[in-house]
Amino acid sequence: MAATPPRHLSPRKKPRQARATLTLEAIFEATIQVLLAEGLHRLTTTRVAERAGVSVGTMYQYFPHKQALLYALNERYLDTVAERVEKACIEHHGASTAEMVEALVNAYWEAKTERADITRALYRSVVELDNEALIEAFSQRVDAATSAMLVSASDAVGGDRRLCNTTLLAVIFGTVRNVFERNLPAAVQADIRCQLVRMCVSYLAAARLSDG
Amino acid sequence: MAATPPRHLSPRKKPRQARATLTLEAIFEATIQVLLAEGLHRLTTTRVAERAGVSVGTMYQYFPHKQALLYALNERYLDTVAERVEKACIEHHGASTAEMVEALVNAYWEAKTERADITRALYRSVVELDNEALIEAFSQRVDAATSAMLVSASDAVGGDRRLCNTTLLAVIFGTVRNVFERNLPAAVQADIRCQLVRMCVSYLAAARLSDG
DNA sequence: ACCTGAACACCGTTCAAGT
DNA sequence: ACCTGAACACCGTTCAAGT
Repeated sequence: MAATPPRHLSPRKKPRQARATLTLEAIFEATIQVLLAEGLHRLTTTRVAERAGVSVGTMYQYFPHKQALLYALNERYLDTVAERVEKACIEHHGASTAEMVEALVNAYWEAKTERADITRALYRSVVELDNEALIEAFSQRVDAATSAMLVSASDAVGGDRRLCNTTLLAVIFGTVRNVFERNLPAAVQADIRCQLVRMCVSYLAAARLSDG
Repeated sequence: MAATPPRHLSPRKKPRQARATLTLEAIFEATIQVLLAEGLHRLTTTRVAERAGVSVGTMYQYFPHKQALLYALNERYLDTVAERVEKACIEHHGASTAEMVEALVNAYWEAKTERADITRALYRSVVELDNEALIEAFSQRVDAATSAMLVSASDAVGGDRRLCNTTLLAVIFGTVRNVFERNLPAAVQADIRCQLVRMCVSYLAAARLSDG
């Protein structure tokens, strides 16, 4: 469950009738389409409304301002990413740390890659306001999932477990973003992904050794 | 030396008289001030011009549009970061890979931390347009510096050197950004920084072993 | 309960006129 | 060579009026 967003970013009201739900869905879909087709600086409330087949006024019934729309869009997106990571984590309870790390990197990377265009567009869309709250909620949710997985490892993690886990996530999230932002060729992306797994694995192995 | 930016992002003209140089400097300074004091969405051409003590028209003599201004600002900033990293690299030629990695992480991290407020503001300011070109130029410049350093290591790097170097940089750049974006408490930042060094060191050690 | 769209304040950008 | 600022097109947001 995602944390409730800060008040000034939360939707104005929830749809109570079926047509309203459809409207909201159309607005989200339109936002993605405009974002992909025209880019962030051409993402206009009017354009979104037009593409969604509603009037601007309607949009403002659901979102107090444009940023809240982008915020909600990112929230939904991160929700699906978090879900997939959580699933992968649960599936690997009791495995070796090496298997876990590989599963984690793969789940996160693939969730991002599946719709690479959307991923890139959204990375850029969170520009202003408390995207910090959004990212923090996501980070903590994933942190919980990976922590639970790692304590169940057949080969225990040494050292400070919390710190180790936080570091792993910061490195993985950061590296993936860097690779996406630079839009590196697919072959290089695959190489780096593979190296990232090796890096995390050797980090965990080293932590184990230095612990004894 | 930084690569020339794409034409649509490059300044319109260079200052030829002393007062023009001052004007340009005032515009840059004003941009940073407005960015820090008011945030990106209140960064207005009029506001910048006003703070710089010039008219809007003047700004448009030097920059074809607002994004070009932000682009130039980021370019200058990355320039100083790259310089500091290059310096650190040169100073550690011939050292051990462990020392090199530590020096690299420290140099980059400290360059970013010194003016953490500016760093965060600029991370958010590069929203649209070809920031890709900017980041690529920076990445390649640093890549050259670290490559040269690593081949001089007293303990050689094993495996694919190019890939290893690229991975190292993607991980370091990405992790630092993640930590800044989340604005984690200083203590946690320091911890992660330390772990990041350990992680890179164990990665290089593992690469060396698997090579034999 | 939900939707509309004209109206308003503001922002990016231009250009004729100035020194 | 450099600077000015009124003018224009467009965008975010509101609100009285509609179903």
